[in-house]
Amino acid sequence: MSQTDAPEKTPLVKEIPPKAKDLSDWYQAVCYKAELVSLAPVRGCVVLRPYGMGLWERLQGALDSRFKATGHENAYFPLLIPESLLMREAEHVEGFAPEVAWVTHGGNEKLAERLAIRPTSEVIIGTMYAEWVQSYRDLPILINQWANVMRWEKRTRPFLRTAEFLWQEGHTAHATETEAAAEVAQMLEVYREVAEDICAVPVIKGEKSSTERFAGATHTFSIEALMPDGKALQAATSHELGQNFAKAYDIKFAAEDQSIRHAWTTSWGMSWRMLGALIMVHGDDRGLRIPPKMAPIEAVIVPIVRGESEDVTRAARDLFATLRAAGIRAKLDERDLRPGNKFSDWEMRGVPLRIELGAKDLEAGTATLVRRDKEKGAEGGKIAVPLADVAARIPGLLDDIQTELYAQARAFLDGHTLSDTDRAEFLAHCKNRSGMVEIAWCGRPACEAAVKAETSATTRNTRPLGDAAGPCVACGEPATVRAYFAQSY
RNA sequence: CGGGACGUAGCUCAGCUUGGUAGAGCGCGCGCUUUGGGAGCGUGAGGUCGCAGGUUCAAAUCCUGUCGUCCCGACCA
Repeated sequence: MSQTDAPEKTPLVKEIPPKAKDLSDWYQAVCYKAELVSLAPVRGCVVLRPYGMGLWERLQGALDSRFKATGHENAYFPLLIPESLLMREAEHVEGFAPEVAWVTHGGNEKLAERLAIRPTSEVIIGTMYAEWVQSYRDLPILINQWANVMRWEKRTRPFLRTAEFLWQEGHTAHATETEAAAEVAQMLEVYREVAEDICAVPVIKGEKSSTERFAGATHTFSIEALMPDGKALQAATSHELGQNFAKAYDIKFAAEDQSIRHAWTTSWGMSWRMLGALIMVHGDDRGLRIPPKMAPIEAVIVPIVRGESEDVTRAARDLFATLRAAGIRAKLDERDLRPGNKFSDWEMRGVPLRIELGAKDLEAGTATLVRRDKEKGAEGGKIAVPLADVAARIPGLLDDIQTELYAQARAFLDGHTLSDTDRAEFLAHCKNRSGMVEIAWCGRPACEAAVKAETSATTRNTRPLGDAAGPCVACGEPATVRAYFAQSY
């Protein structure tokens, strides 16, 4: 387009517009062209296609194994919630009412009572817990459910905010507040670990301000990731519900001292929104870059077949079998396409490692391994590896790629986490979407509202003040916490 | 929900101002030549112009409504 600058390079993947030009355009192109999702003929809903499902399954696996390891079990509760049940916890109702979808008819008959399609399941699960809990001996209850939920959102985007979405929701009940608080902290740490160690998305862990708190919770904690446009994305939450829900839904138990007490409950969730974070954080102008631990396909073999040569095909199939036997999530691409098409296709899909195998390689007894995290032509981007060593080399390379992607994302977050001491600078950063702006803060809703009105930024979460007492950078009142401000998705 | 834009082939879009037989590129099928970064030539298929009304002899084009998508805000545990 530009006539004065150096001629633009032909993009390696032509379906994807430049990421830096318009993140939203880029994001949607990646989601659709890489066949993660399709828009469905239902407002605000997407179809999760096989490759997108593959990503979700990786995330599920990472979370589920950790839930099990921390003593949780899976269960499943109904999709529909009777209206009268939903109404019992006042704050909860008020928080969710505007986005609840309702079932009003069964067949042709109007229902006596409307049924809510669950926007979250505290209500129905709490009701069941009330039935199941009699004694302190019945506690704790540590249950997770994998489910879909529905929230009638005004504006939707694939993964980040859809009317129906997939998530997991953990719901636990405990005899004491201390135990509940420990549970909430434990699960928040599980989320941090999965975000950072599996998705390679660095996050900021902290407590939500009172205005950002879950409807009906006493404390809400979150992990917050930073997107390339400087907006924050809440990637998971973990809530202390105090005894609010236990009181509303009558979860009572006889304690050891024979007193009747209300349980302390928690809930915590991560959704497919995490995939949206992963896509935005790691993707580039060629499309997705999937961290190996999340990749449905870790390595794709592209045989470069010329004419009638059977040797390459046979060698590629042998290598494929070897990789599979070694436990590598490998794919052999024998489609009748030219190599260049396959290269860009798999790059767009973010497969971490490409293995090129052609006549030249066979002659040399090697395969050519190409890292997706490297730019084309970059040092170490292409590696010739003796055929017999390929399977053994891959795990190390995948580790390197995982580490590299995390390091790049970490550098971005660190480079865009700003600590400001000056009010004017603080407000400017908030307004300009410079990243996470970390300040001493008074914690008052009025102060947060004022900052929001002026800059569109709010607190994403907060951490303890430490020894550094002093004034709130935003308003000058005494600070009570350190807060991360940013505009958010 | 307020402001704006858009909806035409699988994809990206032109055509609409000034109504008159539906277009391009890419993709797709077939044939041949090709194949280490998105091939070439030939040939073929593919669209009730989002949907519903209205105006008109005639509507992709003008009008109204509606649904959907995107952008900016508001909202969003």
